[in-house]
Amino acid sequence: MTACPAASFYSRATPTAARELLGKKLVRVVKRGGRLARLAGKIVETEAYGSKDDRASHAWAGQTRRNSVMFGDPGRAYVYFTYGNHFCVNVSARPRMEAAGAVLIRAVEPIEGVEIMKQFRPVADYLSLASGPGKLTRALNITSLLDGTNMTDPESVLHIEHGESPSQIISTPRIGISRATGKRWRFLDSASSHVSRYGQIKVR
DNA sequence: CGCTCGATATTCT
DNA sequence: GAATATCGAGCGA
Repeated sequence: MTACPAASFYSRATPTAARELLGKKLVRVVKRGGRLARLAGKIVETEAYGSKDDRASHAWAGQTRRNSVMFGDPGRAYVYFTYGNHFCVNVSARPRMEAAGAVLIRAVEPIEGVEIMKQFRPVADYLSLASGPGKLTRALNITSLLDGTNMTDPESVLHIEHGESPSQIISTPRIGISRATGKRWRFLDSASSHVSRYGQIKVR
């Protein structure tokens, strides 16, 4: 078993990939004072996005410059800028080449390099360090420069490594969207502090 | 606590 | 011009 799930892992229906990504590690390698440092977090919350079947997906209306990674090789980073303030990071995934899609990584629990993450995103409480899609990209210094990065390659400065799957998974409707709200394509590790801390899952 | 609102790039209508 | 896969500050209870 290699360090990273291979492209075949992402060549599946996006809700399946989203579910399976829980418990895996999101790894970011940064330069700090001339040295390489590893930042890593356990993925505890994801959302699946499809293609023409999914009105809420960026891929729904077809390919644009922004979403082109969703139409390319599975297992690549799709990073986009939203609300004029935040980046969000996804992994491209889809069951067939003619489809498109991605899995949004919504929250991670810091595992390695916590002190460096705090430099990127100063916050007192480590639980809130990366407990949201905009928060984790800041804590891990993920920007659109990393759009298209191969997440299946352990040499990439941004990649995903194997981890232990959670024993229990919760699914809910997706957050922050107004279309296709009926799909329960948001997945959470029910054991994560992120979930237990907020008790009831708030759904908009 | 919970609610409202500003920030403000990119895409869509 | 409007909406958006968000966050945190500010306010009132």
